[in-house]
Amino acid sequence: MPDHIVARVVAWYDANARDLPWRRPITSPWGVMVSEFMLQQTPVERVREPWARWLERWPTPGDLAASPSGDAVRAWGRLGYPRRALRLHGAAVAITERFGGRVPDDLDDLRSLPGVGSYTAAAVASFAYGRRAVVLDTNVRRVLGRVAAGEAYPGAAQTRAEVAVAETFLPDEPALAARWAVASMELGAVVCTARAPRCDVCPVIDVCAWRQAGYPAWAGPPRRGQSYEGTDRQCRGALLAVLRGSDEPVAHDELATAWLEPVQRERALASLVTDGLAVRTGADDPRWSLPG
DNA sequence: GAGGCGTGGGG
DNA sequence: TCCCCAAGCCT
Repeated sequence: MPDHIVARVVAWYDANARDLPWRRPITSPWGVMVSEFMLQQTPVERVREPWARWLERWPTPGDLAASPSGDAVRAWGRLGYPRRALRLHGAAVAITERFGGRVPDDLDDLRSLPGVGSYTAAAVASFAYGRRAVVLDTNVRRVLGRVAAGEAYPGAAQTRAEVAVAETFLPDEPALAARWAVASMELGAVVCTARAPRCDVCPVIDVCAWRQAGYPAWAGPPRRGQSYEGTDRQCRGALLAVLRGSDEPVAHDELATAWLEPVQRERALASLVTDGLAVRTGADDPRWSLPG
C-alpha cells in the first residue's frame, strides 16, 4: 500500500510542484541549508526575498563565518525567531572549522550543528544530497496521520510510532526516497493543509483513512494557541527591532521608549544578552547593540 | 516533555 | 476582528 501511495504522490508532485528557488538544481547544499533554517516556523512566501539576499551576500558557509554574528541577526530582518540567525551563523562557523567549509551530508554530522535537529538534518541530506532519510515535518506528519491513521491532526509531540510509519513509506532507492520526501511535504503544504484541505485535488483521496472514516474531528487534547500579546517574546521582539534598526549602539532610553514597562523590559533585555542577541557596550555610558 | 521562542498573513 | 498557524529547535 505505501508503495502505491508513494508513486501517486510523487507523480502528483512532478506535475504540480511549486517553483521554489531553493529547489532548483543549481542551488548549493548551503543554499538548501539556509532555506531550511529560514523555513523553520516561517511561511514560504516570507522566505523568498531574504533567502535570495542572504545567498547573494554569503554564497558559502565560509563567507558567513567571516562576518560578525550581529550582521546575520540584522540580515535576518523580521523573519522571526532571531536565535535561528545566530544558530545559522554558528553552523557556518562549525562547517568551516570542522568540515572544511563543506555542508555535511551525514545525518549525525548535520545534527552536530547548532540549530539542526532531526528534521533539518534529514531535509538537508535528502534535498541537497539525494540521500535516503525520513523527512518528518509538520506537513508529512499531518499527511501520514490522515492517510494512514485517519486522524485530523498529529499530536503535539512526534512519537516513535509516527517515525515507524514514516519508515514504511520511505522507498529503498535513495533517489525515489528523496522525491517522496519533498513530494509528501508539498502535498501537506498545498493540498492536505491544516485549515481547509483540498481533498478534491488530492491524488490519494481514495485510500485516505481520514476520508474513509468520514473526516472525524480532532479528538485529542485542545491545540492551545500561543498567546503573544504582552509576553516576553513580544517585548524581546520590540527591543531587538530597535537594535536591528540602528547602525550605532543605542542608549537605554531608546529601549525604554520601545517598551515602557520596566520590569519586563529589563528581564527581556537580560535574556537577549544571555542568548547572545544583544551586547552591552560602554563603561560609564552604557549602550546596547547587536553582537559583533 | 512541556514551554519558550517572533512575526505576519489568511480564514 | 480574532484566532490559528507556518519546512522546529533547545532546555
